[in-house]
Amino acid sequence: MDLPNTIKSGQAFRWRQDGKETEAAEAWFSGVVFDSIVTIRHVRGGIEIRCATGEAEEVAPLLRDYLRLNDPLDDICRSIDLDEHIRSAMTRYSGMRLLRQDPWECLVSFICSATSNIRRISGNVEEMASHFGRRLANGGDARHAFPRPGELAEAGEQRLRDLGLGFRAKYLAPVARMVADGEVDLFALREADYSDGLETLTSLPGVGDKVANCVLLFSLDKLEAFPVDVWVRRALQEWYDVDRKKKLSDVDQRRWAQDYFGSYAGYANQYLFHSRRLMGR
DNA sequence: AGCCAGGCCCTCC
DNA sequence: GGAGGGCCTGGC
Repeated sequence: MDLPNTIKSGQAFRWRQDGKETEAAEAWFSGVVFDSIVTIRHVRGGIEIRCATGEAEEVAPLLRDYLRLNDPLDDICRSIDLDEHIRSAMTRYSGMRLLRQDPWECLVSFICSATSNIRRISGNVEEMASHFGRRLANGGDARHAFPRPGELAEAGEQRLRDLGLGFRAKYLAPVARMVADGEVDLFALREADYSDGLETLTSLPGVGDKVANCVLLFSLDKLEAFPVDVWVRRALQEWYDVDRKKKLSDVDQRRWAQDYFGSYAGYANQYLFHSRRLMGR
């Protein structure tokens, strides 16, 4: 398990590394999951947990689920080990895993990701939590639960704009209202298949193919999902020459990759994304 | 100072 | 059906 790269690979936005001075490999990370403030680090042979709120014994199995520790990573990596580029990325970030996040928080986070960046997304998400989420006791270092759909719906577009969310607020407000009213059942999509989930999610305002695939991959157990963003697009063009003949749309590039990598295309996506993004440009 | 960011949507052709 | 422009705000 590579905890630092898993936490810092742009899937989730509420984790903070405690004490930047220590090496990332041994660093503590604190986040808010399952309405608990949780601090974790990688230790030899496992994950060490400190629980500021709630019982560690209760959180441990949830965290195991969240970190997807039951995914057969060796088998998965073998199944997508199809060429030198993905192999190189898997070698460099060996042990990096997908997360299994809360679908609602994941949906909101990736609606916020449009023409943004990880730093700003994290700030937006944290601002929404601190303004509209329930305060979680933790002495001086207060953190807040991620706001429920109803809490965000009640906040409304203007107050979301006031937090600096920009045009994303005009999508977030109606989506929050729809989820709060039960027009869409995000958790039910865990039982649905990929294409049904994709259709449902892309029917929401502000949710296109890319954002929907992020939500499907990072929270709804659809490991064949393959979000195509600018970094993945660069990886596909530079390393796989996907565009060589005619220009392929993002959706066609996504379909190409899903066909090429197969049922664990989402893991391939994560390695390609992380690897290409850290190369910069 | 101006351009561009981890997209989406709408308008035109 | 797809190319092009607009959208908020912040950072370089």
